[in-house]
Parts: sequence; structure tokens; C-alpha cells
Amino acid sequence: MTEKVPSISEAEWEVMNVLWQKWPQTANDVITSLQGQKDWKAKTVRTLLDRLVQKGVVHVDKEHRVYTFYPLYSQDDCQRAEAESFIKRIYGGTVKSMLVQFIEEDSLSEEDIEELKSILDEKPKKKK
Amino acid sequence: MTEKVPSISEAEWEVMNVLWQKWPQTANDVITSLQGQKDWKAKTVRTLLDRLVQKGVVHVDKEHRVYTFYPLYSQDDCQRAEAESFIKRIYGGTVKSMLVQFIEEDSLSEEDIEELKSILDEKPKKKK
DNA sequence: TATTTTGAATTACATTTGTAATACATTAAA
DNA sequence: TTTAATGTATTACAAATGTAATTCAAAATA
Repeated sequence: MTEKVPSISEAEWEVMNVLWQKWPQTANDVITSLQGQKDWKAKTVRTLLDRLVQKGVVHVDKEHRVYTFYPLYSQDDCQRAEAESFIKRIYGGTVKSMLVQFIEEDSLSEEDIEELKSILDEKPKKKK
Repeated sequence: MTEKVPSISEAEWEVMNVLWQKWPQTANDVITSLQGQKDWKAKTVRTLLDRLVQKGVVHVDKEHRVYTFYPLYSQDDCQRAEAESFIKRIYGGTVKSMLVQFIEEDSLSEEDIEELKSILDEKPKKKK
């Protein structure tokens, strides 16, 4: 079972995304990773990290002078949690309606489509 | 091309969802529609409607004493806009990775899966 | 050692959002 | 007509969020 994930704001997600790529990281690591990607001052990133710690999404290791941070939830868990509330709000809770919209749109390449098809084919076999 | 949709907050989405179902509606219509669904006071809904008007997402017709409201953007357009930013933030911008996660999860029924498959089968044929 | 740099802790401040309440002006009801 | 109900307009107020700046102590450097 997936425990309840605290809510992560938009800006905080950017920070989490870099933390999930590699951890632990120092605040400076994170700040550097976000350079060029986001136009944030170092202090801003630092604040976001602190808030994530407060929220219990990130743990900070204070053993050494320079702290290191690492995620307390997997990216997958957070994605699912976020996606669930998103879909409820935007698509009335039905995953399918969203999938349909995306599939009908031209946002998928030929290969993507093929890959999805094969995943779908696999799917029912996994039933227990 | 889809024009830029103003950002709609979580609570505001609930209001939009009822407005998209039927419009125009008076504030009271909307309030009534949300009864039982959300535990909001009438004034709260009214505030949300006003904010949506301010944001330019909803138009209010003041021709009559009792105003009527209607959406200025299609549900589809708003869903796409929201989904796009959502996917960018949460799934690094790739629709497919999200679809995969949902398909792999057990959130889809047999019929859903079949339907998706047939939609995917149709898809490539539509290429121009 | 004196000084600069660096990291962490604390504080700041505007905007958005959630969640209304109050004040007013009409209209409907008594 | 006086009064109550209803709809609109304005105001409120705390929490979350975006976006930092300031303060302070320790470490690195001159």
C-alpha cells in the first residue's frame, strides 16, 4: 500500500525531480542542477528544500557540516498520488477518458503507439 | 490553435465542471449542482464564480437581474492545457511514461483496455 | 590572526487559494 | 407599505506558494 504522500507544490516538484535523479545531494548540488533549467536564485531553491523537509517529503542529513538531502518517497509513489488527484479533478476520475484524449491527440509517435499496444496486450495476462 | 487558458485552481475546477455540463447557469444553479458534492457555503461558490470571471475563464451575463454564467473555454481545451503542464511537471513531459504507468496499474477494466486498444489501432490510419 | 566566503537559520513579503462574512440594493411577501 | 428574502458587491482572513533577503556562525583564505 502506498502511504499518503504530502502535497508537493509546482516549484517543489522541480526540486524533487532533481533529487530523484540522484541522491543524496547537497543544497548546492540541487541548485547547480537547476541552473539553466529554472531561473531561481540559490536562496529560493534552499527555501523549497526546507519546505520539502518540513512537509516530510525530503530528509536532511545533518551529520556533516554541509547537509545532504534525499527523498523520502519514491518518484513513482508521488507521481501516482499526484496523478490520481489530477485525474479526479480534471477528468472526473476516469483514467480512460484522459488516456483517450491523449491518444487521440497527436502527441504520440508511431513507436509510442506500438509500445502502448504491446503493453496493453501484455496486461490481461498478468491477471491473478 | 488553442489559446492560452488562464490557470484554474482546484476549487475552481469543480465549479467549471458543473458549468460545462450545462450553461448558462445562475449562481444558484451552480450552487445547487454542487450541493452534496462539495461542502461549500453558497458564498464560497459565489466567490469562486467571481474569480473565474476575473480570470476570464467564465463570462457573466448581466442583462437580467439575476446573472447567468457560462464558460469561455471548452472543457477539452482546459483539460489539455492542464494536462500538458501536469505532464511536464510530473512526468518530465512525456505523455507516454504517464500512460504506461496508468496502464500498468490496475486502474483499467478489461473493457477499458479493449477500448484503448481499438483506439490505438484506429489511430495510425488517421495520419495525413 | 583578520577577513572573506559559505552554509544554515530566520525572516520577509506579495499573490493565490480556500473559505467565507458583511453590507447593500431590490424584489417578493405580509 | 413595512418587512423579509434574495442576489450582488465588497471585504476578510489564514494558509500555501513563489520568490527571495538578512543574519549569524563556522570555515577557508589572505
